Amino acid sequence: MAYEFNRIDEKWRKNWADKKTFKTEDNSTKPKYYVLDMFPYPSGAGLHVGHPLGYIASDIYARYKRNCGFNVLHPMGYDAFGLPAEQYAIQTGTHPAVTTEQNIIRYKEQLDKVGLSFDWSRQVTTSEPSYYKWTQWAFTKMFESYYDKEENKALPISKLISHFDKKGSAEIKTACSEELSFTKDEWKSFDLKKRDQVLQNYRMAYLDDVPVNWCAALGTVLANDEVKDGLSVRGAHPVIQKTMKQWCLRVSAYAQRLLDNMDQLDWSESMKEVQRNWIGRSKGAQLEFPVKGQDLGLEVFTTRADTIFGVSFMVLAPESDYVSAVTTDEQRSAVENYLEECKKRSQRDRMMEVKRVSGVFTGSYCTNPFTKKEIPIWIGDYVLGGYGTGAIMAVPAHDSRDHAFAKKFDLPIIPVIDGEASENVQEESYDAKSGKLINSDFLNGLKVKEAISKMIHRIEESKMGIGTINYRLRDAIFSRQRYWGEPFPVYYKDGMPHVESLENLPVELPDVDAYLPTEEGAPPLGRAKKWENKEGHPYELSTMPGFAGSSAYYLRYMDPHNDKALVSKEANQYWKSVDLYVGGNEHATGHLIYARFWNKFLYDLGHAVEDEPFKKMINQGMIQGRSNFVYRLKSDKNKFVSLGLIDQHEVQKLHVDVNIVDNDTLDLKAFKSWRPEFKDAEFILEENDGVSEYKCGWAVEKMSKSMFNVVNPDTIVEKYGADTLRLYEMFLGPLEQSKPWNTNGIEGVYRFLVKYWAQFHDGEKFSISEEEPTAEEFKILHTCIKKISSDIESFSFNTSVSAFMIACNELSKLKCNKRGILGPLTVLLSPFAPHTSEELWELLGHTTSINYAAWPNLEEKYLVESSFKYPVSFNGKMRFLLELPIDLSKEEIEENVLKNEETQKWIEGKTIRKMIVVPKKIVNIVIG
RNA sequence: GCCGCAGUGGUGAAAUUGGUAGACACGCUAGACUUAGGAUCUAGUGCUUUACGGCGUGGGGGUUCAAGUCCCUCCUGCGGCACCA
Repeated sequence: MAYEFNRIDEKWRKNWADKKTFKTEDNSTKPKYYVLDMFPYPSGAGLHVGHPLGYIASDIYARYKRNCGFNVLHPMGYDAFGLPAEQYAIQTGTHPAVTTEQNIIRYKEQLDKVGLSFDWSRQVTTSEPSYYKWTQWAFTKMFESYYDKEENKALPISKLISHFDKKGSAEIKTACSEELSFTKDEWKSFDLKKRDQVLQNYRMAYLDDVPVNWCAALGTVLANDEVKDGLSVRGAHPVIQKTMKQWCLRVSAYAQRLLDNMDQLDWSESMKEVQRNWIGRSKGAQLEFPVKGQDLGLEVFTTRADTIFGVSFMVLAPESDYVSAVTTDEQRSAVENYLEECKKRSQRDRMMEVKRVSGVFTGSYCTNPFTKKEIPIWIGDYVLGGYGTGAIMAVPAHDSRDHAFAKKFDLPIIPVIDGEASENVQEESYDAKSGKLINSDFLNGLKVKEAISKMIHRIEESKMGIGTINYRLRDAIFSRQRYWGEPFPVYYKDGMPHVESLENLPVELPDVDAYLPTEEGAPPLGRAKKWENKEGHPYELSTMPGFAGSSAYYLRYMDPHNDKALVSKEANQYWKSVDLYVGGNEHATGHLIYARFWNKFLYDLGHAVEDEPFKKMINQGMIQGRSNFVYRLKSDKNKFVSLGLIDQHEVQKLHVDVNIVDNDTLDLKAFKSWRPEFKDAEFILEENDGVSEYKCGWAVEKMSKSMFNVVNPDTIVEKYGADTLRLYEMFLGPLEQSKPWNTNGIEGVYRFLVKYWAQFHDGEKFSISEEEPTAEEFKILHTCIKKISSDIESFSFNTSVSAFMIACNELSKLKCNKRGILGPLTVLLSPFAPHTSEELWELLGHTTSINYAAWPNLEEKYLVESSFKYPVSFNGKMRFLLELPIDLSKEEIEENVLKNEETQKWIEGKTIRKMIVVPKKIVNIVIG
């Protein structure tokens, strides 16, 4: 009598592949449901047990939805362009396509072993020309579009050009790099080159000189979300600021829509919050401070218009355009020195020494338009060039950064707000937005918020400036100086960029002799022979970044083999958008912003039917590794001390492969053969209950090859079967929570499955009773179905596994092996495991039902037939407050409750499911 | 600094609307069957107390007949943003 999971897994894996069980049809009268996993980057390390966590959850959900009568789209693919394959190519000379291909094969094998119900016929791979054709196509559309702020959507650039022909730049409201002003005659007089420059200012995909994050070690620029604390996210190499000509996407045009539409999204609050932070909307005013003795005004942005009477100096960013205009001759050399110094400090240095205050006086003054007082203009590197206008009005009394600057350079601090802790503004700034205005003329006595709106109103009235909104979100830099990415469908003619038309797409990635920059420092594509289009015009040398291919892949799954369009209207109309998106929350500021942007752009142009791509999202937590350590004597490199004894020695901690450690006990023999340098290792063991053993230390760390803590799903599947892995991963805890991988409980799940299997087998023989289940048995079943259904709907997979176990254990106690129970029970979670229902279906003559248990069918066959006559709902609770003698026993109270008139009125004709009697005579009755 | 989330046995964790806290599982203890047990089964297992009982959801306070759950406050941990004006 054995539970042969290997045989069962294999049989069904084959069956599903042969019969294409999970192939999804587009034309169905059933309602659609689209369940999507974030597709993986196929890395050389293969899948670890953390990957399947989300896949298993989405798979259970997809199966559940299918069984509820939905036509479910549940595809999988690969985000195949990326740095690791290219780094590997640089080292070994192997073409990244080759390694990627190998990795994909391995990933597919591993995914199959977990028994996931993907429709593999729809697989997309971002590095395949048939796929990146559409990534390139979208780019060409962006190149040929601009963002109209009036209509609040992207429009074809031809529209803008005809506007320029008629009216020049007058009356246009667009998202642009800078506000330009020209007449129609001027426009007509522009030569092609000039026109091109003008248009770049408006295109959704444009070429511009921009400050970029340059990573010398990787030889490429990086997007803001690819940099953390001044280091590259991949590889942790230093990143510096540098100005380069790059392709950019005008993501900022969509800032407000990205923010607004968030309210409709069923995403976790924290996820939305991260996006809100990233977009960083701040409302305020932009106004001009006239520069003394010049016909020039300093434009500043402030969210604290109320504090204008407290402005005591101005600060410009070192890279500000104003700098040269306001620097006086006396100050010129000091300013130049300072600018030089700023350039040397990298982004990272600036971040490391946040507290360091530096700056220089320009020599000029401007006039505060309200106080009419003269205030000095300074330069300071705490003001950022890229945000707002690159210039600020400093209010040291109520802004801690301005305060620090004022202290350092001994500038006046003028309090204008009287708040709770504002007495001490000379020593410490009072930043809070509460209190009342003082020293502020017409604002005196107003609360801060009132003062802000009154001031903005006044500024607009007097035409000094306007109320405006700034976003932290910047345009995405879209060029990478790398090989393994989508080539741009861009060629240069007379030095001007043009995009290829659809019939010339895809522009295929050329072969190169090495994956490094050229000797002249051009990107690797510079090495390609004949890297030019049909007319002999040279192609763009950089490639697209990682997020390009992942920005519209969910649309492609709807219609993956279409070579006329990214997705056909019909397919898109049917599948619309993703109903459930499952993936890690680390993509909050990258992929999920870009994909939303990309989708909105396609929506504006009518290429996508829905504005938002991902309706609902669930973020599975990370599964961390549990690393093990051995302790080597510092004095003797061959001796290892058990954890309990390390206090007595000088030791060095070393990672040890978790696969040769069981329950923190080291397998000594395996350790010696693990690595050649340990073959003669000696051990100082500790004594535990009469057993001498080597205990290892442990720590929770990220799962990674270098820490030897990677657990592979395959090994679990081989040892326990796919069902155990799946149930166990779900049982581990709440899906959204990060948790360390530990196998301590896996035996419990395995034991459960063995027991469950045995319940329906007599020895080797499948054994099932045709008897009608009893009321009690049905009650167990229906309670379980109810609980599991609602748990799956709310993504509480851990409790749903528990409910499953409870039901099975209860039925097993009743020795129930009736067929009326088995079918539904198997279906509930039925991960990989038709192991019992398989034979069940054969016995019942349902062998054609490969998707072995459609929920509605079961409902008809088993549930409706036997009917829900046993209450499963726990709703309808009532509360009573009764006055009863104090010393009654529980039974007596219950009796009194039932006799009570009020109570009787309520429970008349209903079944009492549960009665709770607690001290002080409060009863809680649950009726069915 | 700002924002978000969390804190429950030895462990992973349950607990619809406030209603018997600790389901389920691991571990542990005892017993059964066993040559053996790292197999299987049975019973027990929050802390404390010989017992009756008392105490228990990070600390303190509050609302309530009733608080893990609601309110105030403090502490700790995790995540995000960060010279963004």
